[in-house]
Amino acid sequence: MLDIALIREKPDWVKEQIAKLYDEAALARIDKVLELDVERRAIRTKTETAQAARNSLNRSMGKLRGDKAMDDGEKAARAHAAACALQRQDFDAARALMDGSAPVKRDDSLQAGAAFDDLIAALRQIGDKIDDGFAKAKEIEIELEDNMLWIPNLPHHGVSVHESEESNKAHPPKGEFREFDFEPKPHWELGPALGIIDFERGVKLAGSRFFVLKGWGARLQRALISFFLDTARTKGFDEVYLPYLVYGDMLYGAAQFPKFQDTVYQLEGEDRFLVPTAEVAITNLHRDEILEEADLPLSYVAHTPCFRSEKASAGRDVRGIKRVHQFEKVEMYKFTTPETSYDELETMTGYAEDICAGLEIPFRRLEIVSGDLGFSASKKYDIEMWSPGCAEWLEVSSCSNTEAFQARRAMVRYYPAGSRKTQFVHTLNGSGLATPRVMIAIMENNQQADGSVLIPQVLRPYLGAEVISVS
RNA sequence: GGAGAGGUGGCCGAGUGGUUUAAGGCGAUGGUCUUGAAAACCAUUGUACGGUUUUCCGUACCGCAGGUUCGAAUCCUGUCCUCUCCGCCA
Repeated sequence: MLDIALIREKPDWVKEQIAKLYDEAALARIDKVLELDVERRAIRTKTETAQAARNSLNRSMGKLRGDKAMDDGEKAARAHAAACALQRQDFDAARALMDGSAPVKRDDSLQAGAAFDDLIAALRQIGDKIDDGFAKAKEIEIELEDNMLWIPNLPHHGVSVHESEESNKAHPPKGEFREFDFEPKPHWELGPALGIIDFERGVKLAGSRFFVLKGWGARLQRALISFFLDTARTKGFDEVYLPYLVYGDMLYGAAQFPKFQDTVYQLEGEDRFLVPTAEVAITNLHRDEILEEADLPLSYVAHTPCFRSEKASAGRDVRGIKRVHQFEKVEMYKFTTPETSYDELETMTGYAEDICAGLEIPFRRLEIVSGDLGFSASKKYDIEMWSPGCAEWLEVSSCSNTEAFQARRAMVRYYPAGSRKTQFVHTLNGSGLATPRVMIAIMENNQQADGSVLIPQVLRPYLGAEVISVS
């Protein structure tokens, strides 16, 4: 979520930034937000002033009722006079009459009960008005909040401005492209032939876009996960094991909701969802907490399955395991100060590249342009591995700095050193890495003419094999 | 899954409808005293929003959401979580 104060103070600048995203709907929401914000503050100020008057009158009422030193005749007189003052909207006079600080003329013809009934009726009228005010304010605030939740993050000034992913800037590839003396096969042929991927049985169990890994396939995935986790751990990330189900609020906190509501699986009749990425859980680890600057940066790494319904991608990448409903991913995540977050983004992206290099698969880094940043990133790099069988670059990692966009939603703050004024942390996420596409790249890059697959050196200790061949 | 008991500030804990501050303690920070420290004493103490501007003032927050009431930490309903016991279970 953006800072409402920023939108209020620099509306034109914010709109310029949003314009870089080529998101017309978001632009319109900024105007709506500005309008609602003015309305909201006007009604709040007015209603809160009235509430202050009522609170004070009610305290005086308590005092009048409970004053044991005052006899009933005087109480009746004061109640009556205060009710009259309230009819004239003279709150100060009413308060003074009730709390005993103003003189009152006794009138013994008054019934205490009736006088108090009048006073209560007068107070109720004030209360009704306040209730209306708060109800209206709440209505406006809900609408304001809804608009804020749909506004994407602003791009970092260093991000180049283009509309679509075709303009993403690719850095020169690293690693060696292999020259094949035969036609390289796609993984959806290699996997079943080796007996390590079983598409049919995956579909039988759970439907399309589900698959089964068997034997060396299952073990290869497990080896990759261990390798990824160990690599991140040596870079200083704390390994965490997380729930694979989270509350809806966590998805709002990580800025998945409301925009991507239909990409996640929900448990029937429950406010619980299967995580689409570990990022959702880690973002909320320190939800509603105020950290100390000395604790930052906090670096976490977690392996979780990721569940994605992929409704929006129906018909795309239907062959193989490139786009599936359930896959394994190791996620790196950092909570940092605003001053260091962009340096940390470079370092973290470097770690993702190190993993690719370690696996000896050709890869490249993409600098993502403004129009392709997605909803919550201020700046983003993708890492792609080359897959000769499908003849395409496969996205195996995505590293983003969301600045305070997620932190503001999840309320993750810190005290800067020597200060007691809270600030939002910056949060960064980066895959390191996701398994299915890495397995694709390994199979397709390392396939031999006889259909066997050589295992990268770094994985051999994890897998306990140098080659996977037809058994 | 069933029954019961609970949820109050950074922590412990009092508070069962009002009589202007959520008592008290611990911790933390600052100060006095001291050669220094400890002890003692004094003071301060959260978050958000709004109005002011360098100081205040107001509103909200006692798990969360509703409700009753002139007035709710306190009463009612729902919900989440924790603990105890029972059942089931890797």
